[in-house]
Amino acid sequence: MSNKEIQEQRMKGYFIQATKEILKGEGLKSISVRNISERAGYSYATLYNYFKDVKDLIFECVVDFQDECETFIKSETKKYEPGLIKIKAITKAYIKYFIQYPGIYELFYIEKTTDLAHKQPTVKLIHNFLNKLCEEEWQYCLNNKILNSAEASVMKETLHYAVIGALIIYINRRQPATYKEFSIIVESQLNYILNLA
Amino acid sequence: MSNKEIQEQRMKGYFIQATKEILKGEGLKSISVRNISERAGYSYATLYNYFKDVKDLIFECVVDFQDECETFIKSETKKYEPGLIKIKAITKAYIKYFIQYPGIYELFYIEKTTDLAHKQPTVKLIHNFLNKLCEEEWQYCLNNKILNSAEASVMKETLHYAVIGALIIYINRRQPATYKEFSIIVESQLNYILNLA
DNA sequence: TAAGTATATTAACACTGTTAAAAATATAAT
DNA sequence: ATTATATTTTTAACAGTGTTAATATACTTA
Repeated sequence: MSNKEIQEQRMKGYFIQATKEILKGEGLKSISVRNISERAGYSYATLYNYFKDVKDLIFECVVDFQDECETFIKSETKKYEPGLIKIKAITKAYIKYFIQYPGIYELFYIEKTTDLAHKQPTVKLIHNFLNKLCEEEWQYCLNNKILNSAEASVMKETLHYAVIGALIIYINRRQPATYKEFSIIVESQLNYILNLA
Repeated sequence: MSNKEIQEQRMKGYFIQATKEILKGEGLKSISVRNISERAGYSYATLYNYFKDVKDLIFECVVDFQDECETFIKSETKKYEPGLIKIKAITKAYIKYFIQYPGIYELFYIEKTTDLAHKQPTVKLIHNFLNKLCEEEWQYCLNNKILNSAEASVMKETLHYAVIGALIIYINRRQPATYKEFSIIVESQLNYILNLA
Protein backbone atom coordinates (compact mmCIF):
# COMPACT_ATOMS: atom_id res chain seq x y z
CA MET A 1 0.00 0.00 0.00
CA SER A 2 1.46 3.34 -1.07
CA ASN A 3 1.81 6.32 1.26
CA LYS A 4 -1.02 7.98 -0.56
CA GLU A 5 -3.28 5.02 0.06
CA ILE A 6 -2.28 4.80 3.72
CA GLN A 7 -3.07 8.46 4.23
CA GLU A 8 -6.35 8.21 2.39
CA GLN A 9 -7.35 5.20 4.46
CA ARG A 10 -6.41 7.08 7.61
CA MET A 11 -8.58 10.04 6.61
CA LYS A 12 -11.51 7.77 5.85
CA GLY A 13 -10.99 6.21 9.24
CA TYR A 14 -11.41 9.53 11.02
CA PHE A 15 -14.79 10.09 9.40
CA ILE A 16 -15.88 6.49 9.93
CA GLN A 17 -14.88 6.65 13.58
CA ALA A 18 -16.81 9.87 14.09
CA THR A 19 -19.88 8.44 12.37
CA LYS A 20 -19.77 5.26 14.42
CA GLU A 21 -19.55 7.24 17.64
CA ILE A 22 -22.60 9.29 16.74
CA LEU A 23 -24.58 6.23 15.68
CA LYS A 24 -23.76 4.40 18.90
CA GLY A 25 -24.50 7.46 20.97
CA GLU A 26 -27.20 9.73 19.67
CA GLY A 27 -28.35 7.48 16.80
CA LEU A 28 -29.22 7.90 13.15
CA LYS A 29 -31.26 11.06 13.54
CA SER A 30 -28.21 12.93 14.87
CA ILE A 31 -26.17 12.06 11.81
CA SER A 32 -25.38 15.00 9.58
CA VAL A 33 -22.48 15.81 7.30
CA ARG A 34 -21.55 18.87 9.34
CA ASN A 35 -21.94 16.96 12.60
CA ILE A 36 -19.71 14.09 11.49
CA SER A 37 -17.07 16.37 10.03
CA GLU A 38 -16.88 18.55 13.12
CA ARG A 39 -16.27 15.48 15.28
CA ALA A 40 -13.67 14.23 12.81
CA GLY A 41 -11.96 17.62 13.01
CA TYR A 42 -12.51 18.71 9.42
CA SER A 43 -14.77 20.91 7.40
CA TYR A 44 -17.95 19.42 6.01
CA ALA A 45 -16.82 19.51 2.41
CA THR A 46 -13.68 17.52 3.16
CA LEU A 47 -15.85 14.47 3.64
CA TYR A 48 -16.59 14.49 -0.07
CA ASN A 49 -12.93 14.05 -0.91
CA TYR A 50 -13.09 10.59 0.67
CA PHE A 51 -16.67 9.48 0.23
CA LYS A 52 -19.03 9.76 -2.72
CA ASP A 53 -21.79 10.86 -0.37
CA VAL A 54 -22.87 10.45 3.22
CA LYS A 55 -24.65 7.16 2.46
CA ASP A 56 -21.38 5.71 1.30
CA LEU A 57 -19.80 6.65 4.58
CA ILE A 58 -22.65 5.22 6.61
CA PHE A 59 -22.45 2.00 4.69
CA GLU A 60 -18.82 1.54 5.59
CA CYS A 61 -19.93 1.71 9.20
CA VAL A 62 -22.41 -1.11 8.63
CA VAL A 63 -19.61 -3.48 7.73
CA ASP A 64 -17.66 -2.48 10.83
CA PHE A 65 -20.66 -2.92 13.09
CA GLN A 66 -21.38 -6.33 11.63
CA ASP A 67 -17.90 -7.49 12.50
CA GLU A 68 -18.27 -6.05 15.96
CA CYS A 69 -21.66 -7.70 16.44
CA GLU A 70 -20.37 -11.04 15.21
CA THR A 71 -17.44 -10.91 17.60
CA PHE A 72 -19.75 -10.07 20.47
CA ILE A 73 -22.07 -12.97 19.66
CA LYS A 74 -19.22 -15.46 19.28
CA SER A 75 -17.85 -14.59 22.70
CA GLU A 76 -21.28 -14.70 24.32
CA THR A 77 -22.27 -18.08 22.91
CA LYS A 78 -19.15 -20.19 22.65
CA LYS A 79 -19.93 -22.21 25.74
CA TYR A 80 -23.32 -23.46 24.50
CA GLU A 81 -23.78 -26.92 23.05
CA PRO A 82 -24.33 -27.02 19.30
CA GLY A 83 -27.75 -27.19 17.63
CA LEU A 84 -31.01 -25.54 18.61
CA ILE A 85 -29.71 -24.51 22.02
CA LYS A 86 -26.92 -22.58 20.37
CA ILE A 87 -29.27 -21.04 17.82
CA LYS A 88 -31.33 -19.76 20.71
CA ALA A 89 -28.24 -18.36 22.41
CA ILE A 90 -27.03 -16.69 19.22
CA THR A 91 -30.42 -15.11 18.69
CA LYS A 92 -30.52 -13.79 22.23
CA ALA A 93 -27.04 -12.35 21.90
CA TYR A 94 -28.06 -10.80 18.58
CA ILE A 95 -31.02 -9.12 20.25
CA LYS A 96 -28.84 -8.05 23.17
CA TYR A 97 -26.38 -6.33 20.86
CA PHE A 98 -29.00 -4.28 19.10
CA ILE A 99 -30.81 -3.41 22.31
CA GLN A 100 -27.50 -2.02 23.51
CA TYR A 101 -27.03 -0.02 20.32
CA PRO A 102 -30.48 0.84 18.99
CA GLY A 103 -28.91 3.31 16.60
CA ILE A 104 -27.14 0.46 14.86
CA TYR A 105 -30.38 -1.46 14.55
CA GLU A 106 -32.02 1.55 12.93
CA LEU A 107 -29.16 1.61 10.50
CA PHE A 108 -29.41 -2.09 9.70
CA TYR A 109 -33.12 -2.60 9.33
CA ILE A 110 -35.03 0.64 9.35
CA GLU A 111 -33.00 2.78 6.99
CA LYS A 112 -34.47 2.25 3.57
CA THR A 113 -32.39 0.09 1.29
CA THR A 114 -33.60 2.15 -1.61
CA ASP A 115 -31.24 4.87 -0.50
CA LEU A 116 -28.34 2.47 -0.52
CA ALA A 117 -29.38 0.48 -3.56
CA HIS A 118 -26.08 0.89 -5.31
CA LYS A 119 -24.49 -1.49 -2.83
CA GLN A 120 -26.66 -4.53 -3.47
CA PRO A 121 -24.21 -7.18 -2.20
CA THR A 122 -23.88 -5.40 1.13
CA VAL A 123 -27.64 -5.19 1.44
CA LYS A 124 -27.91 -8.93 1.02
CA LEU A 125 -25.18 -9.31 3.60
CA ILE A 126 -27.23 -7.41 6.14
CA HIS A 127 -30.41 -9.23 5.38
CA ASN A 128 -28.85 -12.64 5.81
CA PHE A 129 -26.86 -11.62 8.83
CA LEU A 130 -28.76 -13.58 11.49
CA ASN A 131 -29.15 -16.56 9.20
CA LYS A 132 -25.44 -16.49 8.46
CA LEU A 133 -24.61 -16.40 12.15
CA CYS A 134 -26.74 -19.51 12.73
CA GLU A 135 -25.87 -21.30 9.49
CA GLU A 136 -23.43 -23.72 11.06
CA GLU A 137 -25.93 -24.70 13.71
CA TRP A 138 -28.77 -25.29 11.28
CA GLN A 139 -26.42 -27.52 9.34
CA TYR A 140 -25.62 -29.38 12.53
CA CYS A 141 -29.32 -30.02 13.10
CA LEU A 142 -29.70 -31.36 9.58
CA ASN A 143 -26.62 -33.57 9.77
CA ASN A 144 -27.71 -35.09 13.06
CA LYS A 145 -31.27 -35.61 11.85
CA ILE A 146 -32.61 -33.34 14.58
CA LEU A 147 -34.59 -31.54 11.90
CA ASN A 148 -35.48 -32.28 8.32
CA SER A 149 -34.94 -29.76 5.59
CA ALA A 150 -38.49 -28.39 5.56
CA GLU A 151 -38.62 -27.99 9.34
CA ALA A 152 -35.30 -26.21 9.44
CA SER A 153 -36.32 -23.90 6.64
CA VAL A 154 -39.56 -22.71 8.22
CA MET A 155 -37.98 -22.40 11.65
CA LYS A 156 -35.12 -20.37 10.28
CA GLU A 157 -37.38 -17.94 8.42
CA THR A 158 -39.88 -17.61 11.25
CA LEU A 159 -37.10 -16.95 13.72
CA HIS A 160 -35.60 -14.37 11.42
CA TYR A 161 -38.83 -12.45 10.86
CA ALA A 162 -39.92 -12.65 14.49
CA VAL A 163 -36.61 -11.26 15.73
CA ILE A 164 -36.67 -8.36 13.29
CA GLY A 165 -40.26 -7.62 14.27
CA ALA A 166 -39.60 -7.90 17.98
CA LEU A 167 -36.69 -5.49 17.80
CA ILE A 168 -38.48 -2.92 15.70
CA ILE A 169 -41.43 -2.86 18.05
CA TYR A 170 -39.35 -2.69 21.17
CA ILE A 171 -36.71 -0.27 19.95
CA ASN A 172 -38.85 1.91 17.74
CA ARG A 173 -42.09 1.77 19.67
CA ARG A 174 -41.02 1.02 23.25
CA GLN A 175 -43.48 -1.84 23.46
CA PRO A 176 -43.48 -3.57 25.90
CA ALA A 177 -42.40 -0.85 28.29
CA THR A 178 -39.61 -2.65 30.12
CA TYR A 179 -36.70 -4.79 29.04
CA LYS A 180 -37.75 -7.44 31.54
CA GLU A 181 -41.17 -7.88 29.94
CA PHE A 182 -39.56 -7.88 26.54
CA SER A 183 -37.13 -10.60 27.58
CA ILE A 184 -39.92 -12.83 28.84
CA ILE A 185 -41.82 -12.55 25.57
CA VAL A 186 -38.68 -13.21 23.55
CA GLU A 187 -37.80 -16.23 25.67
CA SER A 188 -41.19 -17.85 25.21
CA GLN A 189 -41.22 -17.11 21.49
CA LEU A 190 -37.81 -18.62 20.93
CA ASN A 191 -38.89 -21.76 22.74
CA TYR A 192 -42.04 -21.92 20.68
CA ILE A 193 -40.40 -21.34 17.32
CA LEU A 194 -37.46 -23.64 18.01
CA ASN A 195 -39.71 -26.22 19.65
CA LEU A 196 -37.72 -26.20 22.90
CA ALA A 197 -38.66 -26.87 26.53
CA MET B 1 -71.23 21.82 15.13
CA SER B 2 -70.88 25.53 14.46
CA ASN B 3 -70.16 27.00 11.03
CA LYS B 4 -66.68 27.82 12.19
CA GLU B 5 -66.07 24.23 13.19
CA ILE B 6 -67.48 22.88 9.93
CA GLN B 7 -65.24 25.17 7.93
CA GLU B 8 -62.21 24.30 10.01
CA GLN B 9 -62.91 20.60 9.62
CA ARG B 10 -63.26 21.08 5.89
CA MET B 11 -59.91 22.85 5.67
CA LYS B 12 -58.23 20.12 7.68
CA GLY B 13 -59.79 17.62 5.32
CA TYR B 14 -58.11 19.20 2.31
CA PHE B 15 -54.69 18.83 3.88
CA ILE B 16 -55.40 15.32 5.14
CA GLN B 17 -56.61 14.26 1.72
CA ALA B 18 -53.50 15.65 0.06
CA THR B 19 -51.24 13.93 2.58
CA LYS B 20 -53.00 10.61 2.16
CA GLU B 21 -52.65 10.80 -1.60
CA ILE B 22 -48.93 11.42 -1.36
CA LEU B 23 -48.45 8.63 1.19
CA LYS B 24 -50.34 6.14 -0.95
CA GLY B 25 -48.53 7.25 -4.06
CA GLU B 26 -44.96 8.35 -3.61
CA GLY B 27 -44.63 7.39 0.07
CA LEU B 28 -43.29 8.96 3.22
CA LYS B 29 -40.09 10.31 1.71
CA SER B 30 -42.08 12.52 -0.65
CA ILE B 31 -43.96 14.15 2.19
CA SER B 32 -43.08 17.77 2.76
CA VAL B 33 -45.05 20.72 4.08
CA ARG B 34 -44.72 22.57 0.80
CA ASN B 35 -45.59 19.47 -1.20
CA ILE B 36 -48.73 18.76 0.82
CA SER B 37 -49.88 22.37 0.78
CA GLU B 38 -49.41 22.76 -2.94
CA ARG B 39 -51.57 19.69 -3.56
CA ALA B 40 -54.17 21.01 -1.13
CA GLY B 41 -54.19 24.31 -3.00
CA TYR B 42 -52.81 26.54 -0.25
CA SER B 43 -49.59 28.13 0.81
CA TYR B 44 -47.27 26.14 3.08
CA ALA B 45 -47.85 28.35 6.10
CA THR B 46 -51.61 27.86 5.96
CA LEU B 47 -51.11 24.32 7.15
CA TYR B 48 -50.03 25.66 10.53
CA ASN B 49 -53.37 27.34 11.07
CA TYR B 50 -54.99 23.90 11.19
CA PHE B 51 -52.26 21.61 12.50
CA LYS B 52 -49.71 22.12 15.25
CA ASP B 53 -47.05 20.67 13.00
CA VAL B 54 -46.67 18.23 10.14
CA LYS B 55 -46.50 15.24 12.49
CA ASP B 56 -49.93 16.13 13.79
CA LEU B 57 -51.25 16.08 10.26
CA ILE B 58 -49.61 12.78 9.45
CA PHE B 59 -51.04 11.25 12.57
CA GLU B 60 -54.56 12.12 11.54
CA CYS B 61 -53.89 10.12 8.40
CA VAL B 62 -52.90 7.09 10.45
CA VAL B 63 -56.35 6.93 11.99
CA ASP B 64 -57.97 7.17 8.57
CA PHE B 65 -55.76 4.47 7.12
CA GLN B 66 -56.50 2.16 10.02
CA ASP B 67 -60.20 2.45 9.38
CA GLU B 68 -59.62 1.83 5.69
CA CYS B 69 -57.41 -1.17 6.40
CA GLU B 70 -59.92 -2.63 8.84
CA THR B 71 -62.75 -2.28 6.33
CA PHE B 72 -60.62 -3.97 3.66
CA ILE B 73 -59.78 -6.88 5.95
CA LYS B 74 -63.38 -7.34 7.07
CA SER B 75 -64.59 -7.58 3.50
CA GLU B 76 -61.78 -9.95 2.49
CA THR B 77 -62.28 -12.38 5.36
CA LYS B 78 -65.96 -12.48 6.20
CA LYS B 79 -66.54 -15.79 4.45
CA TYR B 80 -63.95 -17.70 6.49
CA GLU B 81 -64.92 -19.94 9.38
CA PRO B 82 -64.06 -18.60 12.83
CA GLY B 83 -60.92 -19.52 14.77
CA LEU B 84 -57.39 -20.14 13.53
CA ILE B 85 -58.48 -20.29 9.89
CA LYS B 86 -59.88 -16.80 10.17
CA ILE B 87 -56.83 -15.52 12.01
CA LYS B 88 -54.74 -16.75 9.11
CA ALA B 89 -57.05 -15.05 6.63
CA ILE B 90 -57.01 -11.79 8.56
CA THR B 91 -53.23 -11.84 8.71
CA LYS B 92 -52.95 -12.47 5.00
CA ALA B 93 -55.35 -9.64 4.24
CA TYR B 94 -53.38 -7.41 6.62
CA ILE B 95 -50.19 -8.19 4.72
CA LYS B 96 -51.96 -7.69 1.41
CA TYR B 97 -53.12 -4.23 2.40
CA PHE B 98 -49.66 -3.03 3.35
CA ILE B 99 -48.04 -4.61 0.32
CA GLN B 100 -50.49 -2.59 -1.74
CA TYR B 101 -49.60 0.61 0.13
CA PRO B 102 -46.02 0.31 1.32
CA GLY B 103 -46.04 4.00 2.17
CA ILE B 104 -48.68 3.37 4.79
CA TYR B 105 -46.65 0.56 6.28
CA GLU B 106 -43.66 2.89 6.56
CA LEU B 107 -45.88 5.30 8.36
CA PHE B 108 -47.24 2.69 10.76
CA TYR B 109 -44.14 0.80 11.74
CA ILE B 110 -40.99 2.44 10.50
CA GLU B 111 -41.58 6.06 11.39
CA LYS B 112 -40.15 6.55 14.85
CA THR B 113 -42.72 6.83 17.58
CA THR B 114 -40.41 9.19 19.37
CA ASP B 115 -41.40 11.84 16.89
CA LEU B 116 -45.06 11.30 17.64
CA ALA B 117 -44.70 10.66 21.34
CA HIS B 118 -47.24 13.28 22.32
CA LYS B 119 -50.01 11.04 21.02
CA GLN B 120 -49.34 7.99 23.18
CA PRO B 121 -52.82 6.44 22.97
CA THR B 122 -52.69 6.47 19.19
CA VAL B 123 -49.29 4.82 19.23
CA LYS B 124 -50.69 2.00 21.32
CA LEU B 125 -53.55 1.78 18.88
CA ILE B 126 -51.17 1.15 16.03
CA HIS B 127 -49.09 -1.34 17.91
CA ASN B 128 -52.08 -3.44 18.87
CA PHE B 129 -53.71 -3.13 15.49
CA LEU B 130 -53.21 -6.68 14.24
CA ASN B 131 -53.95 -8.13 17.65
CA LYS B 132 -57.13 -6.09 17.84
CA LEU B 133 -58.22 -7.31 14.43
CA CYS B 134 -57.81 -10.91 15.57
CA GLU B 135 -59.01 -10.45 19.13
CA GLU B 136 -62.45 -11.93 18.55
CA GLU B 137 -60.97 -15.02 16.92
CA TRP B 138 -58.45 -15.63 19.68
CA GLN B 139 -61.31 -15.43 22.11
CA TYR B 140 -63.22 -17.94 20.03
CA CYS B 141 -60.29 -20.36 20.24
CA LEU B 142 -60.17 -19.98 24.02
CA ASN B 143 -63.90 -20.38 24.48
CA ASN B 144 -63.99 -23.52 22.36
CA LYS B 145 -60.93 -24.98 24.08
CA ILE B 146 -59.03 -25.06 20.79
CA LEU B 147 -56.17 -23.36 22.60
CA ASN B 148 -55.29 -22.72 26.19
CA SER B 149 -54.32 -19.32 27.43
CA ALA B 150 -50.56 -19.86 27.23
CA GLU B 151 -50.70 -21.28 23.72
CA ALA B 152 -52.86 -18.46 22.45
CA SER B 153 -50.59 -15.89 24.02
CA VAL B 154 -47.37 -17.12 22.46
CA MET B 155 -49.02 -17.72 19.10
CA LYS B 156 -50.46 -14.24 19.08
CA GLU B 157 -47.17 -12.56 19.89
CA THR B 158 -45.12 -14.69 17.52
CA LEU B 159 -47.58 -14.04 14.72
CA HIS B 160 -47.47 -10.34 15.42
CA TYR B 161 -43.70 -10.06 15.43
CA ALA B 162 -43.23 -12.33 12.42
CA VAL B 163 -45.68 -10.34 10.33
CA ILE B 164 -44.05 -7.02 11.19
CA GLY B 165 -40.64 -8.50 10.40
CA ALA B 166 -41.78 -10.09 7.16
CA LEU B 167 -43.25 -6.84 5.91
CA ILE B 168 -40.27 -4.72 6.82
CA ILE B 169 -37.89 -7.06 5.04
CA TYR B 170 -40.03 -7.40 1.96
CA ILE B 171 -41.15 -3.79 1.67
CA ASN B 172 -38.01 -2.08 2.87
CA ARG B 173 -35.44 -4.52 1.58
CA ARG B 174 -37.13 -6.22 -1.35
CA GLN B 175 -36.24 -9.62 0.01
CA PRO B 176 -37.30 -12.06 -1.39
CA ALA B 177 -37.31 -10.53 -4.84
CA THR B 178 -40.81 -11.50 -5.95
CA TYR B 179 -44.23 -11.35 -4.36
CA LYS B 180 -44.77 -14.99 -5.29
CA GLU B 181 -41.77 -16.14 -3.29
CA PHE B 182 -42.80 -13.91 -0.44
CA SER B 183 -46.30 -15.38 -0.43
CA ILE B 184 -44.97 -18.92 -0.22
CA ILE B 185 -42.78 -18.09 2.76
CA VAL B 186 -45.63 -16.29 4.50
CA GLU B 187 -47.99 -19.19 3.88
CA SER B 188 -45.66 -21.75 5.40
CA GLN B 189 -44.88 -19.51 8.37
CA LEU B 190 -48.53 -18.89 9.14
CA ASN B 191 -49.19 -22.62 9.08
CA TYR B 192 -46.23 -23.24 11.34
CA ILE B 193 -47.04 -20.55 13.87
CA LEU B 194 -50.76 -21.31 13.95
CA ASN B 195 -50.12 -25.05 13.92
CA LEU B 196 -52.22 -25.60 10.79
CA ALA B 197 -52.06 -28.18 7.98
C1' DT C 1 12.75 29.97 -3.73
C1' DA C 2 9.15 29.27 -7.38
C1' DA C 3 5.84 26.62 -9.77
C1' DG C 4 2.68 23.04 -9.76
C1' DT C 5 -0.24 19.73 -7.52
C1' DA C 6 -3.03 17.90 -4.05
C1' DT C 7 -5.95 18.81 -0.23
C1' DA C 8 -9.06 21.73 2.81
C1' DT C 9 -12.20 25.45 3.38
C1' DT C 10 -15.63 28.88 2.35
C1' DA C 11 -19.63 30.33 -0.27
C1' DA C 12 -23.47 29.08 -2.51
C1' DC C 13 -27.64 26.33 -4.04
C1' DA C 14 -31.76 23.80 -3.39
C1' DC C 15 -34.15 21.62 -0.26
C1' DT C 16 -36.39 20.79 4.68
C1' DG C 17 -39.83 22.50 8.90
C1' DT C 18 -41.33 26.40 11.25
C1' DT C 19 -42.43 31.25 12.72
C1' DA C 20 -43.33 36.47 12.44
C1' DA C 21 -44.71 40.02 9.85
C1' DA C 22 -47.32 41.58 5.96
C1' DA C 23 -51.14 41.27 2.86
C1' DA C 24 -55.67 39.88 1.63
C1' DT C 25 -60.16 38.69 2.81
C1' DA C 26 -64.28 38.36 5.51
C1' DT C 27 -67.17 40.15 9.26
C1' DA C 28 -69.12 43.74 12.08
C1' DA C 29 -70.78 48.27 13.27
C1' DT C 30 -71.96 52.85 12.22
C1' DA D 1 -72.45 51.74 1.80
C1' DT D 2 -68.37 52.78 4.26
C1' DT D 3 -65.38 52.34 7.83
C1' DA D 4 -63.32 49.56 11.48
C1' DT D 5 -62.13 45.23 13.24
C1' DA D 6 -61.15 40.28 13.06
C1' DT D 7 -59.70 36.42 10.66
C1' DT D 8 -57.32 33.97 7.43
C1' DT D 9 -53.66 33.50 3.83
C1' DT D 10 -49.32 34.53 2.03
C1' DT D 11 -44.64 36.19 1.80
C1' DA D 12 -40.15 36.65 3.91
C1' DA D 13 -37.06 34.90 6.89
C1' DC D 14 -34.40 31.59 9.94
C1' DA D 15 -31.96 27.51 11.00
C1' DG D 16 -31.25 23.29 9.50
C1' DT D 17 -30.18 19.47 5.74
C1' DG D 18 -26.87 17.35 1.61
C1' DT D 19 -24.03 18.62 -2.05
C1' DT D 20 -21.04 21.21 -5.44
C1' DA D 21 -17.89 24.93 -7.39
C1' DA D 22 -14.68 28.17 -6.49
C1' DT D 23 -11.23 29.71 -3.46
C1' DA D 24 -7.49 29.26 -0.16
C1' DT D 25 -4.03 26.58 2.03
C1' DA D 26 -0.40 23.12 2.37
C1' DC D 27 2.83 20.09 0.27
C1' DT D 28 6.06 18.41 -3.47
C1' DT D 29 9.17 18.91 -6.78
C1' DA D 30 12.26 21.44 -9.87
